[in-house]
Amino acid sequence: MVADCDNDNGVSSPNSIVSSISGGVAKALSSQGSDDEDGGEAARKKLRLTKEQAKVLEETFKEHNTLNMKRKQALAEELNLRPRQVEVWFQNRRARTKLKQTEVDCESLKRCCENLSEENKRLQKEVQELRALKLSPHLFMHMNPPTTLTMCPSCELVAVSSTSSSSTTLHVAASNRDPLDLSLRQPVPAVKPRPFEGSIFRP
DNA sequence: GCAGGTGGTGCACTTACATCA
DNA sequence: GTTGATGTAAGTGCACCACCT
Repeated sequence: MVADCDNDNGVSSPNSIVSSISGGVAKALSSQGSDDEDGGEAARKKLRLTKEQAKVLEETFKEHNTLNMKRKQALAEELNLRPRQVEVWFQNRRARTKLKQTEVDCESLKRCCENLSEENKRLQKEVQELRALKLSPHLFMHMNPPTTLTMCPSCELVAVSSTSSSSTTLHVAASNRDPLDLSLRQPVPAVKPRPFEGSIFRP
């Protein structure tokens, strides 16, 4: 964690490590992939950013999560880092943001799935009960109508079937149907898939 | 206007290291 | 002191875009 890396141990000093291993990391940073000149002993050392550096980077990131040349240069100078380090920090920060958002989305989808499963169970149970009642007409005559909410699939109006005389707001077309004949019902329009744009829950 | 080369940038994936329990 | 888990700085490769010739 960045927050944990204090500069007390001196490890995070922006130039201490990098300058001491200038033949290794610094070279790799300035010219990627050309580490064949250092004899291969260039152990990659990690520079931990100080709290202050991380704070400034974080604030800048909040303003704008990408960098242009000018901003990168300015930040690098301000924080006593190399522009490449600022660039890498922003890349990793964007990756972390995306990962976090993906986790949030995943949790939301999980909850949504659970809710739908519950609803499905409930509806299946209701169908079973209605089927049973239909098979016993003498019971059917004395039953109270279901008190559950019913939604018209075509217009999504919700009716509360609270009285035995009428199912108040249900449409005639719907009421003439066998309520158990699911084949007559309009299919729920499929949700059109769209390209992933970071978060599907984002406004 | 079009094709090909080049440099810059972002992203996904990975590695290496620091830190902590 | 050792070890495994975790966080993160940095490396690598690819795709895309803008610009130039």
